[in-house]
Formats: sequence, C-alpha cells, structure tokens
Amino acid sequence: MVDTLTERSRQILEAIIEDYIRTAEPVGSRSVTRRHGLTLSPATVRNVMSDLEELGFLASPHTSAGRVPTDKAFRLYVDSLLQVRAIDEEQRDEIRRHYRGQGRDVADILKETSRILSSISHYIGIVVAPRFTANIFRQIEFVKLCGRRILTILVSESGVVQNRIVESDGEIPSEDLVRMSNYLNALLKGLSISEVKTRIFQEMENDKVRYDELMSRALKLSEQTLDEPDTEVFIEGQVNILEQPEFADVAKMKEIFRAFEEKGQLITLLDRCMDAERVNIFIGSENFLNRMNHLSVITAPYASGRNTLGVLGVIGPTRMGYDRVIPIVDYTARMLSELLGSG
Amino acid sequence: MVDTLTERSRQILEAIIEDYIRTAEPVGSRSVTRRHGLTLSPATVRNVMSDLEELGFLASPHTSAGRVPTDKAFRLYVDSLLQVRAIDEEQRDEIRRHYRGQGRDVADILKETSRILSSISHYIGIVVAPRFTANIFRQIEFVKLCGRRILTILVSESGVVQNRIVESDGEIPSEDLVRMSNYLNALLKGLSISEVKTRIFQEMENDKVRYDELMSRALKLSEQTLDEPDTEVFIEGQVNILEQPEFADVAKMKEIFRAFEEKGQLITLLDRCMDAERVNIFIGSENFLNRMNHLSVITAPYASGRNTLGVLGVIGPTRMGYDRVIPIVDYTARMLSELLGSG
DNA sequence: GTTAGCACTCTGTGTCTTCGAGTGCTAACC
DNA sequence: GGTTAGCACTCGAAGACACAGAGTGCTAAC
Repeated sequence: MVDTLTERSRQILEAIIEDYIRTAEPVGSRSVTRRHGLTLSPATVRNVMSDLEELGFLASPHTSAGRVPTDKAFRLYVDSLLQVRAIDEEQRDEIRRHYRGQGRDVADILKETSRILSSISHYIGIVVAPRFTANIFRQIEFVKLCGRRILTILVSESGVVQNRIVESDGEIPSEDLVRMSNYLNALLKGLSISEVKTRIFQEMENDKVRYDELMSRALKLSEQTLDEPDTEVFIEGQVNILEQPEFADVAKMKEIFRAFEEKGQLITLLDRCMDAERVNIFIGSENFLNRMNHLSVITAPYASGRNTLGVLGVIGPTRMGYDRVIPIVDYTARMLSELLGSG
Repeated sequence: MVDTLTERSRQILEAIIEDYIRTAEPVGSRSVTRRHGLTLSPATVRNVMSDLEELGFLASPHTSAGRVPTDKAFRLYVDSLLQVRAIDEEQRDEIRRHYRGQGRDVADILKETSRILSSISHYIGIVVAPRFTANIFRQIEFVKLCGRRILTILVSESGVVQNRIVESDGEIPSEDLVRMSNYLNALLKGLSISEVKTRIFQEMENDKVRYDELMSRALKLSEQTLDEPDTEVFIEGQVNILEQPEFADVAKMKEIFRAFEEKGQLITLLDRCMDAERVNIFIGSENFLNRMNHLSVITAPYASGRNTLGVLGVIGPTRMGYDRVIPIVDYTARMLSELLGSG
C-alpha cells in the first residue's frame, strides 16, 4: 500500500492531513503549496491529489471544495507517516499532578483518570473498569444492617471493592456472620473471582456442607454477591466534542450522544483492545459502530503487574491530533498501571 | 397576585401555557380560541393577552409572533392553576418494575433511580447521594492489600459504603488490623459520621491512647478514611434534552452541558431542597444558575425513616409537563425512601 | 514531468420579494 | 362597558436571484 506512493505523494498527503487536522476544512491545492513550502505549483499538486483520490486516500465533498482525507488516509498516517512524539513535559507533569490526590478508592482513581484524559487531550476520556471476574479474591465481609438486610463486601487483591445489599431468609446473628466470612475467606483464598464461583458451586454440592446451616447460608450469601455486575465505564468530557466544528450540527451531535448512552457497544469495542501490547487506534468506520462514524478511538491497556486489568483511551474526531494524543494515552495508561500495581 | 386576575384571564393564561407546553411555539390569539372552545373572539383574547403581558405573565418575542409564558406565568401555573394528577398507573408499575432488580449496592440503586426518573419523564433524572457525614456509623473494616497499602471500608447504618486505599507508615499484620477495627467499632458505635470525626480527634488527645501504637495507628487510619468525599450526583438522560426543540441550537446546548459539568453548583441548588416537605419546583431563572435559564427543576427529598438523606429530581425545559412529572418525582422519592429505609 | 491559463462547477452570502401569522387600533354592536 | 369585526401594519421565514470566491480539470506550452 505504502509503496504504491512516491515520496512526493506521501509528503503531499501528509500535508493535506495535517492541514485538515488543524482546520477541519477541505484542503485545496493552493493551500498545500502555500503552507508547506513545496516548490511545486498548485497544478502539479492537483494532479497528485487526483491520483490520491483515485487510490482512495482523498475524497471531495463536491467539485469545488478541496479534498478531505479518508479513513484510509488517516490509517496510513498513523501507521507510517506519523512520528509519535515523546510526551510533552508539561502534560506529563499535569498528569502526575492530577494523580497526586490523597489515597482514594479505586473507582475514584479510574474516574479521575478519565477526567485527566479528557482535560489534557481536550477530547473525551474513557476508562473501562477492570472486569471483576478477572480479579483475585482477597476477602469477603458481611455487615449486618437492620433486620434481615446484610451488606456483603467483596475485596480483590488490587483493592477493587464490590458491595451488595442482600436479604437473608432468616435473621443471622453478627457472630455467625463473622464465622461465615472466616469460613469463606479460608475457602476462597487466592482464587480468581471466576474460580471462586465454580468453587462455591462445588462446595454447595458437598454433603458435609449441605447439612451445615451456617456454611450453606454463607455460600448462598456469597453467591448473591458474585453475580456479574455491569462493567463500569467512566466517560468524561463529552462536552469537548461540542467544540469540534464538524459536529456543530444538532443531528450529528444527537447521534454521538446516543452512541455514548449505549455503553455496551462501547465496551465491546474497547474489550477488543485488552490484549493489545500498547496503544491501539480505531479510525472512523473501522470501529464498526455506525454511530461513531466520524470518531476515532485511541486506546491502551492498563495492568497491575503482568495482569491486564482494563482499557483506557480517548475518543475524538477522526481528525484528532494523533501525534499529541497518542503519547498522552500511552503515558496515562502506564501511570495508572503503576498506581494500581503493587507499587 | 392571583386575585388581580379575573377567572377569564386565568383560563386564557392556562390555555396559553398548556399550548406552549405542547408545541414550544409562541401562542397566538386565534389558536387559543380554536383549541379551547372558548366562546370568545380572537380580538377579545388579544385584549386579555395584552393585559397579561402588562402584568408580566406573557412576553412577545417580536410583534407578530404570538406570546410566550414567562417564568412568572409558570410559577402561577404550578402554584395555583395546575391540578396535580395522581400518578399514572402504568408509570407507577414501570417504576416498580425497574426497582425489582436483585439486591444491589446503594450506589447502584441511586444510579438506577436516576435512570428511572429520566426514562419515565423523558427529561433529565438527577439524584444527589446522601451526605456521608449525615449517616450513622455502623462498622469499619481494614483489608490488607499488598505491602503497606490498606483498604479501609466504612459502612453506615443505611448500607452506604465508603472505601479508601491508604498507605500505613509501616507494615501492619492482619491480626493487628482486626484488633484495630474491633477497637474502633466499639468506640464509634451509634455515632453519626460527623460525631465520629470529633470523637476520633478527642481520642487522639487521650494520653493512654497516644502511647498505644496500635490504637493510635487505628485512629490515624480511620481519620484518613473519613475526610469528606465529593458528594456524588447521578445524572442520567442528558440526551433527552436534545429532543427539546428550544435547544435545537448548538450554542444553547453547549451552555446546558457545561452547566451539568459543574456539578458543584447543581448540588448547591439541590441542597436547598433538602428541608422541603415534599415536591419543590424551581422555574427557569428562579434557580439562580444563569446557565440554566430555560430549565426548570422539580425536586423531592428522600429519606430513611425520619432522617432525610438526599434529594432527587427531574430537570427539563421550563415548559415541561409539570402535571405529568410532579407525580413521577414524588412517587419515585417515596419508593426510594422505602427501599433505603428499614423496610 | 511541470506549469500557466482558462472555462467550469459549486457553495456561501447578501439582497429582494412574497407570504402568512399575528398584532393593535378603531369603530360598530349588544 | 364589554365584545367583536375590520383593517392596516409589523415582522420573520422562505424562496428567488445574482455574485464572489475557492477550487477543479483539462489543454497546451515549457
């Protein structure tokens, strides 16, 4: 693909893409020559642009409107033309500063991360919380509320907490609750949450346990605590998208906001990046969500140790400043990993 | 105020308001006569409308555009013209259905409530989480994560949970953590969270405690857990506002979305409704947030027993269907109270 | 292969006109 | 005196039109 382009075509394409990223307007042959100090005449550039259109890298909204890079052009751009810069020092410091809050809940950290991504990139920040089932079991606690209502608290190695309020079939004295959690904590120590599930199931079949009221109650309670919660997603800075000139149209904006309402689809998309080594980029229509046709997603996985926990990223218009945003996403993912890791 | 209006003027004003609620368009004299079966000619209605404008109940966008009810008119409307209906059976069932999910975390319930409000009203649903400090202390737990990192879990009577990850100054064995929480649980039993704070402060001054490493560590940890978190607000259905014709303008929409970004202001506004008996309504400019000039807020407090916990509500355009939304807000607040209460 | 020149295309903008909805006023009516 | 019909007037929305500007594609010359 790249080799079908001469050096000159590539230069011109790059110039067009960069102009378009800046202005969001179709780029004409003259502005290419003017801006990029090429010693070529507009006419020559026009010929090249015509070829690029033929090859599917450019499109013209109409006869006399200059040309717009296609998704294919952006793909080429991020894959081979773009030179990813190291992260800006200032931005790096800003990220660190945001994180320097006092000790907090994991959910808070994830939310803050999403805010950081949004405020530094000026686009939309998104963080998918760790799949709870992938976590390692640490501890379960029961707290008696009034009556038969019991608060169950499940804690993972990495400090992710899941609470449920469940109703037991009969009143259970506090001492029993303590014994129940001791029993479970011993039973489930060191397992992953998904293993925990099967383990509980096995244990329930165990005859010895079946006739021990305390134990079977404990198992029942823990089972109720475990059923998969919705994967949480933190999205921040949706307003930023309003600043983008290409969405200055109510209909388009509605589309976008609706897309964000259906977090399920978004999660599916982002889940696919879980296994990526580092930064991953979906451009426009590549992401297969029709509604996000004019949006790109830059993602990176974050981890605790060797264990990939989740994905974070930035969503912006297809013409976003990739060179600027890629290092932000990359760096933030590494910082978050550090923060959640055993550091 | 009301008494300055004749019965007829009131009827006409009501007709105009209701038309405007339906159409979002300025209402002309003819449509009033046509729609509302009044045995009056348009000319007469015009005279009345002119009077109403004089009194500040109507405004004309320009000479030939019909008239629009002012905030003052809406205020009169909700205060004396409007007959609040009982809640629609269908809607009531829908609310109940939404709540009939399995046992969950309090935060989940509040979020779901916000979704319910939004999806049934077709406007924006908002729920302010209980001020944590107003809660009654139930239990504190410490869970050791790796190294010196400790997860602290604070549970209130009503089942609200607050977690923090804190770093202790030295490694603490698990058994000590258990002893520490036992000590604190005994110490703080039955106090409100704000009392808990002063109690911990007192205890730290206590000589006997000061030289007991375990206790003073315990106090330090709990102190770190207690510092006030941001009040959480759940806002859902912001997209719904895009459907409203009066906001089909990018500039206005930006304003609104920005207003929602600053949750602080919103909280201040809603906090003022904490003490209200039941449903409370802010119309347009009354809410003192400039950015929410064309929005109204209908709120109701929710409680657990006699103890008011927080506020929920619906935000919609000034011309929202008050008769429909008021019972929704009212009923939802009661349902939520029931759910969080000792039921 | 590159470029200058030129005709052509298309959009955005400003101006003008027309149309319709609605008002305000006046005079007549009950 | 309140109510109504009639009428002139106002204003905005929408359509028609011309014009300028940006950009293209093609051709012929360099």
